Amino acid sequence: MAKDKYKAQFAHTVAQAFQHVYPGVHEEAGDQQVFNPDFIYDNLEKPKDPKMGRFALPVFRFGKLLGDNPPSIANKVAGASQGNGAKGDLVRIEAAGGFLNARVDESTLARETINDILTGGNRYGDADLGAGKTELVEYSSVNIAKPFGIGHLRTTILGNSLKKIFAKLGYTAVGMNYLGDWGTQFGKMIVAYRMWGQELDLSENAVEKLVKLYVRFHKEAETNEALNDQARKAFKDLEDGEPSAVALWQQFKDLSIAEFMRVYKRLGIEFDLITGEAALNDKMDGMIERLRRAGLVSESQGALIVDLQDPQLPPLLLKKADGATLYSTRDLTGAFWRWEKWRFSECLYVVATQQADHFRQVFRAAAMLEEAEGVPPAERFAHRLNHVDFGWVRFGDEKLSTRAGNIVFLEDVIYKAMALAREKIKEKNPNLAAIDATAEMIGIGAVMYSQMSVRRQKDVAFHWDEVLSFEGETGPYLQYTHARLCSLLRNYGKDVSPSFDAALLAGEEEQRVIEALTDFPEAIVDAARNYDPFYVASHMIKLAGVFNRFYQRKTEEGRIDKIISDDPALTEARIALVRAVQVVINEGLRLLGIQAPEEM
RNA sequence: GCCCCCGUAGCUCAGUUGGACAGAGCAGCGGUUUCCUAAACCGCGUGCCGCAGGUUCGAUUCCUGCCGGGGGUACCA
Repeated sequence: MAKDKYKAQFAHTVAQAFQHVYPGVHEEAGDQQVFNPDFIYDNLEKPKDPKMGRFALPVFRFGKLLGDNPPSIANKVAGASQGNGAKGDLVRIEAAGGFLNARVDESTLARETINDILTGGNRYGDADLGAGKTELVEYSSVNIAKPFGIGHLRTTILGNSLKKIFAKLGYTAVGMNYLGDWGTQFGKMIVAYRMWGQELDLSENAVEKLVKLYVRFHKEAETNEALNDQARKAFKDLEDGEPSAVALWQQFKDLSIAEFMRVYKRLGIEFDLITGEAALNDKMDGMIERLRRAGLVSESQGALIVDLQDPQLPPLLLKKADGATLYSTRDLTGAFWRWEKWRFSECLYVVATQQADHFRQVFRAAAMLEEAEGVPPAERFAHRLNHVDFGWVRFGDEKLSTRAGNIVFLEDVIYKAMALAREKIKEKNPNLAAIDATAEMIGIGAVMYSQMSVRRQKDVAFHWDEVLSFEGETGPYLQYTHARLCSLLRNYGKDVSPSFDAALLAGEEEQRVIEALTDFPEAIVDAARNYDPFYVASHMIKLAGVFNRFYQRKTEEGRIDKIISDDPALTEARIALVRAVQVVINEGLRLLGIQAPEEM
């Protein structure tokens, strides 16, 4: 990120002021600490209350260095800043207790920010942080022959948004769906299908029927241990390429993918690559051989393992006692494969926190192999692997579990949300033409937003009334605000002029809106830094909130202070602001993977 | 037992390079519209920031211990 020019100017001016006020200390300290603009720049923070200024420098910690008390320091330095190259500048510096607060000239900020947005359009907020870097994002990764349930909602939505966020910051972002299409579970499916499924018509609702078989298997296996042995055997057969097992597996896979794609399409989720665990089958032997040559493989209790040399980590299993591989084998193999293919700057695994230990194991094993093979440190990649974990999606009091048959199908959630949105439209805007398309946008917007409304580490309880809520901090609130902005622009009916008079936007409400617009690029960077679209989502809520307050502000006589009035210059300025907000909300929603309706 | 995450208003959550009076949404009560889309906006909130110590000029924020909730802990993923 380029340095903020206002902050840079502040840092420069204040550093000089410090030198001027405390020449003795400056003599001793040289260009250290407060006498160094870079130091000041790095120590700036944002005041809690925007009325105190755009940014601030707390001076408490300099008391000792300067031999003065904080309020006195602030006062003297603020005073010296005024007469020290500050005249005619755009940053005003004031002392407040132990803080030096900086105000940026309002109309300048308004003009610059709005013009940036008007000229840049949806490119506003673009950055080159990721120039030349590839960000590989694995997300969704649903399991074949299992339902696409709300348990997979979070990874799908978080990953989809993260990919867009990284792309916006200049990364080459690659979205990858790594299907769970291999493993012992398919042994279970095969056994179950052979016992109870031969007669089923799988031309419709195939996944639902397969899931029933899976649930039945687990239920009967509780009392019939032999079933699990049969399942392990069936999976081993599958790995050995036994034709009838492979044929069944392929059938389950094809049927599942067809259903998943329907859901992805509806949600607007896209991938650059859809692959799966099975694609690694022919690479695992090579991987194990490589580990063996590096001296990392040992045998334990009949299984093939990598001892991770860490008392807190169990060994990574390469092969079970029966010779079959595990997902750890495949993930380790996959990590090397991904690196060979993409040479990524970072590879994100957007997977629930339950698998934290698993990924620690895989990443650790990868690092051990690189070290054992003597890969030069600069060419290693294990440290580039990053598990972006997130909390449970809980349903009522119970965990969701496919095995227990405790499932909420994502499609059911979507349909419910759409139906509810439809009712709401009929009630609120019965004349809306594109009612079906709009209801879909809104219903899905609500569901999607619900997954990004809190920081990803939190468990989220899946409550129908919250996911399907259209009021308050929700997706539809953002969409509604966007529709309202579009409506204003339609009513205005003319082109938005870039030569508006920014001085007419000096009101309190307008300033809050402009600040939120100015801070948008920073919110995107925060989201990327924390691997969490939440930061963009919450900033959108903030922007919509300050705009709506501006929109409904009343004059002293108690009337709405309308944006479109009979004062041409005022209207022009306000419409420029409206357009800027509309552009930013539209772009913010796009980053979240949520559609922005023009009417609703 | 050990490891990880969490513990802020009735509920769901912000507040995280330590800083200026701890903030939103929901729920509740009361308002705002001769309609620039009211899916909105305004007003009404003293909460042991889980508890106890410590570091600091300053701790919801960092450290230690404890309590409570969740997850994980080699042949499922």
